Amino acid sequence: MVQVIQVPNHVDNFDPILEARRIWRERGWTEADLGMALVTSIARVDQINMKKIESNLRPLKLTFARFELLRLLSFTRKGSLPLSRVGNLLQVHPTSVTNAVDRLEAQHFVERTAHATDRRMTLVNILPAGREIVETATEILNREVFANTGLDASTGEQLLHLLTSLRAASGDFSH
Amino acid sequence: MVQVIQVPNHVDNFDPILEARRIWRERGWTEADLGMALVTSIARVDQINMKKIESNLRPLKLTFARFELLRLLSFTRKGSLPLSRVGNLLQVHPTSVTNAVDRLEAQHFVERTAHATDRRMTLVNILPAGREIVETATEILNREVFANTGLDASTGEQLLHLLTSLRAASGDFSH
DNA sequence: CTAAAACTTTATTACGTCAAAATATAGGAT
DNA sequence: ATCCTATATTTTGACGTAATAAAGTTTTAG
Repeated sequence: MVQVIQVPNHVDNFDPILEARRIWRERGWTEADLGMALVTSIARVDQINMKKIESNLRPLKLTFARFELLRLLSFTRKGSLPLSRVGNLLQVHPTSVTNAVDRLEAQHFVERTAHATDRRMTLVNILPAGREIVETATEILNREVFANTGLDASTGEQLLHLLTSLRAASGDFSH
Repeated sequence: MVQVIQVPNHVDNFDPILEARRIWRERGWTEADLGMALVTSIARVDQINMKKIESNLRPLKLTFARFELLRLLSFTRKGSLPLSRVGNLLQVHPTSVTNAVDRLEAQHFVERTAHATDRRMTLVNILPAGREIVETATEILNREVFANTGLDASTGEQLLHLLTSLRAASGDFSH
């Protein structure tokens, strides 16, 4: 009996990033070859992570962007925030917030309400159905994605530390 | 004299990722808090990297996706590849390749040509203007982005090693 | 009171994915 | 060899996300 092994198309016989780095070196770009490999590796890992997350969220009719917004709201005392504050905290463009809130409102997971004193602002307020779905989604992501990183705990902590250094170096947060 | 310090809106008084991890722990999600922080950090670093890259590429009227395609073609012997092979090597969806090739063709950086023997395939072939722009773009990215990672070389190598482990654990390449 | 700033929205553009369709090739059975 | 079915490849259309530019409303500061 012959064993048939299914190999996904995207799996190739070598590491494309290592290969690219070899070419960079070959051309004498030795100031940049490591940085190129780092940036490319991070992009690729992110792509893999996001694909896993989105596929787990799809049955709930949520995307990661909308999940993050619901998660953020569920952590606030009042369950509501000004749109501008959402954009700040999630590091996304104001128009993206408007867009996400539009969709979540259509799903009846949130509603827009007026700010008590500043009429320039609009608040987004999480609704019971939103709280319910975000709890379910978090359980699923914790179990199916976040609990299985492929690294042991101490290696993971080491990686987290390096990534935090990188973000600090880019001024991602005050330190 | 009072010194005025301009603080970008997105910079907050703490690290939002660390804060999120604290909340995760508070809720007893101790299997997942590290993974959540890792996935989120990677996403954020990628976002920072891509923003830098795209802003450097914008004056050339290139996006990173199109730059990568040109770069790949410029490294091949004949300067051409089947679309399907491009998708494989760059790990992107076939429709994304079609889309990118459409735009690059409109810019006269590449052209589509027929495969000699297999008429199902379409080749994408880099044109002289494409070779020229990709050389310029590579110089700029090497200098402005890849040469300044914010980490010293040995720390960078360490980070690269961890990222490669992560990709390996996800079956990103055969090893 | 007026000008500047803050906040949100609309319209446009770009990019990526999925689902499905269209075309071409390959392999096995007759 | 021919036919039939499965596979491979590319494209089209629909949708979600995100960014930019511009406009509208409200507040703040001088």
